[in-house]
Amino acid sequence: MPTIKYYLREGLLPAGVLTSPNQAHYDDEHLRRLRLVRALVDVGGLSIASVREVLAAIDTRDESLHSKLGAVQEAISQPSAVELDPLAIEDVQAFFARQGETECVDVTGSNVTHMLAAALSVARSVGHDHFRDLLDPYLEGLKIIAQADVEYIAGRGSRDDVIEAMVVGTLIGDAVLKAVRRLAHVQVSRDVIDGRPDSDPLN
Amino acid sequence: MPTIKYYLREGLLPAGVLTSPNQAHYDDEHLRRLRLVRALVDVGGLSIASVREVLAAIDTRDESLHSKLGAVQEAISQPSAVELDPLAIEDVQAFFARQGETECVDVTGSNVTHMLAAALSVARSVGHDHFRDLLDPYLEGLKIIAQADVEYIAGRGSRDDVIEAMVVGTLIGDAVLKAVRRLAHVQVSRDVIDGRPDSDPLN
DNA sequence: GATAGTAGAGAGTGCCGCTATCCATCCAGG
DNA sequence: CCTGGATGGATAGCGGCACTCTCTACTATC
Repeated sequence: MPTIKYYLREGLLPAGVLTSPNQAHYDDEHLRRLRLVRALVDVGGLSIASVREVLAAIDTRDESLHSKLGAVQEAISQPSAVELDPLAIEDVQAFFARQGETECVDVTGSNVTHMLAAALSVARSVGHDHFRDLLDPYLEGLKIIAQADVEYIAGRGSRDDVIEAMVVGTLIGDAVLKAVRRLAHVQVSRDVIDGRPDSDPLN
Repeated sequence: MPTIKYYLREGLLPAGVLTSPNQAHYDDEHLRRLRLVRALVDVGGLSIASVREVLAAIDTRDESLHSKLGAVQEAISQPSAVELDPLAIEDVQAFFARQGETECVDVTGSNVTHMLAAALSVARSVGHDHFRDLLDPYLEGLKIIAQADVEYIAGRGSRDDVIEAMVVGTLIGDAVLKAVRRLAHVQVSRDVIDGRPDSDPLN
């Protein structure tokens, strides 16, 4: 309960309707918002500041859903202090060019692209210069996943539901992806082992 | 530089070879290890304690690569304090049964499955009871990704390289996946928009 | 009227990831 | 041989963050 008061103070939850100077009323919308905040913190691992950004993006009324999704993604991708390797930046730009994305040439202009460049920079720093080769197969698999995401979101009714489904699908989805990826690794590596038991590179 | 001393104290880096009581020698292996630690912290967002677990898994000599990968995945999936929804646990068990994974019936026995159940529990708590329907398409996409991962790892030479590629591929891969997923969303939602411009659910 | 409960706000707490200080020692330059 | 700067090792301190505690003013209830 003190945590709720803290969230109220931090502006993560709207103030209740004051029925008297020391009595406020909270409705279902407050509870829903509280659960969303807990979801972002517990599963998404977001900081309070990031949660505030996400909520601000949700509550902005005059934006398309597309830009809302972008804002959410920006908020959940806090930039790290990694210095970017110019070669990694080139890798990202080449990847975008390959995918026909011309608008994202400025890698540092977005937290998401910055995060991608940072990840590839760190990969290079530990000697994995060719990690970029994984970008295309990753995108291929993620297209299937994104297809499911879009269908899931489109199945929502009201606009508010769509927005929340977007946030949930993005953030909880990331956590689910991490976990399911483990299962996929197990399955694929088992297939590889079954396929060529004598030249097993994984055991 | 003080940070390195701190890591030494925390046991994340092995002590250098003392050439004299106050002079230690550090070789390339130390530098490599340091960069790995920074990679885990900066990109993976791991805590120092988790990094210690990952390194312990790497340094354990008498395990198969398969169990090493499992140990790494366990270390990077720190369990949250979310209480699990029994229905979400059932969802996870049904998913595993569907995929022929019989060994993971104990959901709380592994950080990874616990994380998956926690994510689905939180999804349920915000009203997304059918988020579990995404598990199968997620796995389908992740199999493609895991295929690329395994090929990438198998292309490594020495056993140490394979181990490090596993860690890098898992942890940096998660970060890359998060970023690339955004691009996939953009592409897929644009395809949807192009396909049926009048019933656009995303704008 | 006594009691219990609430809103609101400020201060305090505990943990975590460093960072700064201290001292004994050692090595290099003169 | 002497001195200044650097190093290893250990201890203590700091700053940020996510709460949590406490205090006051007030009111609704018994």
